[in-house]
Amino acid sequence: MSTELPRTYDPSSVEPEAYRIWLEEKCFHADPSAPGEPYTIVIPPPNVTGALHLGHAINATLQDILIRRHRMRGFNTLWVPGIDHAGIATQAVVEKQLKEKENLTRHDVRREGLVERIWAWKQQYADRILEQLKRMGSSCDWDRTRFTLDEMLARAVRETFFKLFRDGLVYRGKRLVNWDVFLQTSVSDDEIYHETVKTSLWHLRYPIVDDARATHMVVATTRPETMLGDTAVAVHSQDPRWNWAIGKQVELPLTGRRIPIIADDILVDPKFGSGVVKVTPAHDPNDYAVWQRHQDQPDAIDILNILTPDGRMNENAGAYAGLRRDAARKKVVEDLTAQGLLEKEEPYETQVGHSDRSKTPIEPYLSDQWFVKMAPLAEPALEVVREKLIQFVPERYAQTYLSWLGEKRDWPISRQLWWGHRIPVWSKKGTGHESKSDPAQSSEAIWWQRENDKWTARGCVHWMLQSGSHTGDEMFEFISYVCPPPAADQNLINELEAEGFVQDPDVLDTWFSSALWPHSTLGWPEETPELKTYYPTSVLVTSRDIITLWVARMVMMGIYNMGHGEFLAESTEEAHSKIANRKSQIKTAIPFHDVYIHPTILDGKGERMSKSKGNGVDPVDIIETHGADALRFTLSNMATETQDVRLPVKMLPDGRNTSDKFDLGRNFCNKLWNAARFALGNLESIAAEPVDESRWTVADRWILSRLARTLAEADAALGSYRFDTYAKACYDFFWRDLCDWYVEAVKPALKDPNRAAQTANVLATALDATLRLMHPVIPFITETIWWRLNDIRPDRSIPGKISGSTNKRLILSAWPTADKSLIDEEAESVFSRLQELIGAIRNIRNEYKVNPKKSVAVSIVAPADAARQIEANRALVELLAVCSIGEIGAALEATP
RNA sequence: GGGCCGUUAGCUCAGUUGGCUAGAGCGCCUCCCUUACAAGGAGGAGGUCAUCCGUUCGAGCCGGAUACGGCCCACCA
Repeated sequence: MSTELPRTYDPSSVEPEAYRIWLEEKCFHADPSAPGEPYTIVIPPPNVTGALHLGHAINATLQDILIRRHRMRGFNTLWVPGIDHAGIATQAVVEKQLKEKENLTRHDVRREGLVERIWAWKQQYADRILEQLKRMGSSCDWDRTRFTLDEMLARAVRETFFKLFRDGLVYRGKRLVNWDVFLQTSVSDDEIYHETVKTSLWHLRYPIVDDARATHMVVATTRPETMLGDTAVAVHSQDPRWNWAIGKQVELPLTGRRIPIIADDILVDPKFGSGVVKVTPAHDPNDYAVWQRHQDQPDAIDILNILTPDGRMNENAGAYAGLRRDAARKKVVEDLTAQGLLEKEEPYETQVGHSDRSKTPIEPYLSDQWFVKMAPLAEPALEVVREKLIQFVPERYAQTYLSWLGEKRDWPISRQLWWGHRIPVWSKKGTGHESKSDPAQSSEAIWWQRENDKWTARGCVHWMLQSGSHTGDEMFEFISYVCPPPAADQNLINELEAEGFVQDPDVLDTWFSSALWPHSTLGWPEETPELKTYYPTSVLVTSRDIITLWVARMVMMGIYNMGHGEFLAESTEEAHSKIANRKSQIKTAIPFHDVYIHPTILDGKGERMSKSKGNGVDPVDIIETHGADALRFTLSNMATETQDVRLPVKMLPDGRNTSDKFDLGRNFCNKLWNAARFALGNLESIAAEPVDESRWTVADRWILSRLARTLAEADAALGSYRFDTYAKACYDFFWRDLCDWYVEAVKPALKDPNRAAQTANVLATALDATLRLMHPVIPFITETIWWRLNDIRPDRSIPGKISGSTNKRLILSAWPTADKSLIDEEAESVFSRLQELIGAIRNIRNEYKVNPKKSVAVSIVAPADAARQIEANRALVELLAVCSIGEIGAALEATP
């Protein structure tokens, strides 16, 4: 056949060529000065920890569908690709590899050595990830590929940190953090999972000092070693068993320390256990809260850290110093038993927090960390979602966002890691007579000024550190913290360091830089043309597990940076009125208008595919067995509103994965390929002739009517992010209507010189519109067929009915639109009755197992109007039901 | 413990505001390699829509309860 298309669709012979041409002709490249309303998506940057899996594939596919469709609709379209350095996760992976391959720790290779190795890892996986995205057909603007550690983004980070510091929104606090003793870093609440552990509940006796009413109190604990850090025991103020003891003391066993008995009605539930709770502020979040509550009260208690950063007992643990946690626990229990102070030990099950990264139990640990004050940032971020300036799809996910952000918990941003944005703060110890601030309140004083258009800042926060007390007027030791302005030159830093200031060794939480992603990737803080044109972005496409970690923080930081800090609000009312008064301004500050949450891809066992679990399936495996279009079509078809998609996979002998699920898409593409072969072959041999609508048959009018409806349905589906509905509409129209019925119905006409040209016109139009319609989801195959269609039949429009510009490349051609006049109720009704009739005849034939090629004689009895329609389409029925119709009898009345 | 979601054919999932005989793909059965396509064509079997109660002329859909599964959040010394 002269169309040269092979019988079976072979994606591997088509995909690389199409992609090469798109790249070569810069079809993905965005120009800020180009006409058209902007349409922007920034990719959720995949972690550089490893290769992408099918969860990323669905994410990328859906974004590409949106981008390609808008590009075809004439929008000025930009899709920004990029990768996240994923601080803790990546460092953990590389450290693990270091340990396994070379038996070295990070301390052996030092900071520079480790960072160097991580960069090498990054290079390898970044390339792999970008290659995976390309293989999937992603039409990203690769000239604008970003990495969260790029200099461009580093500038945004420094700028943001400085502004937060200046505005008093970032502060240094001694806080109880989740400490990963293996990685020796703090871990956020979100990076912890809980595991049920079988342990014991130990009941300990604390002797009461100097009171005849009782000899001792009993406290229960699952972590007996923490008793070394107890600074109080608490009872409920209304508990008659113990409230008489409030204000007295107990003697803490093993240490001999005397600690107060205090009342705390929040911590203590008098109905639970003995009604007495040991208080270890430095090593338990609830106890820490007790310490805070009692800070400025007459019954203020101490706080005592007993751990070293690597998880051993420190000097405050006296005789136990140097022991690891488990050893200390054992010895404490032994010693208490020896002294008769262990009341009992009972088996107990409890949930223990583990670090997601190192899989080791976390310790609540008191350490110095940087925090971002959430309330003023969170209030406007909450308000824009309440006011639906940012719309979640499906809507229910707004609740996740609102309830999490509503807690306004301060955000710990420092990480004791080497991989990431170094915290831009220099510090120096000093002494003075005044207590400049109260560390518990973590207030700060920052001094900075502008000279000759340059920041010459000497920001400082004073901390007293003197021997546990901060009430007298002795000499205070404090630390000055300086955050140089982001535009500071090296001179200022040299100056600082000459004065003895030292840069903070920690790095920022990885989410700090990804929170800036929508504007930092466009060049902020520079007022670049990209930022002006493409911000705010149109939609964020992501999965639901990072609504809190990422989405909420992007909204906060977007509003803060792009709204120039003008929407900061201490209260809900303030946020509400600020936003109500400046609607148009807030609309330019928010990072996106829609947040579309797509389904989670699960493996065959129902577990979420994830890099850390290692159960991910490489999309390239699927591309190699089924083709990229098949992958995309299937994923789009699975993107339903119900959230989880289970995807059983099986392993091929060579270790790659595949799944029968993708047969759906592969078969679909093969069908399209063959339908195109058929259509193109006919179009090539039939001379073109102007469209004459008066010669359209019922079948012609029916297929165009179905086309018009399908286009409307696809528009509605994609407009509401129903990718499954879009895919199904494509499937049904193309396969069921066009191939099964129209093409079969029209075969004789294509061979009839009198009818061939008009039929070819309709066929060409239908193919043309189908390719446009399906291009966003199956771009490779549609583009390839398009080229041939252009060669064979350059003009295939039906003026006034089906419109849209035609480019040499489908990717740059117009999204199809159909005039309403194409919708033909009568043709649809007649045709569907014929379909029913044909179906009925086929059914009977099959029941009698008649050979499909053998024609049968049929006589029909039908109501008069139906009989007339059948008579008028006798040839069609005979063709499709393989029969010859003898008599068509008109029934006296319509049968129901 | 709080919140959200789910439970529809053997499997994976649709089912829009309650309304003809509840759908699709895969799998299964029968016939067919008909010059676009066997990765295909034609036909078929298969579902008391998790359970119970209620609202309604009418419920897969609305309300309540229960069971099971999943996710998120908070975790009681």
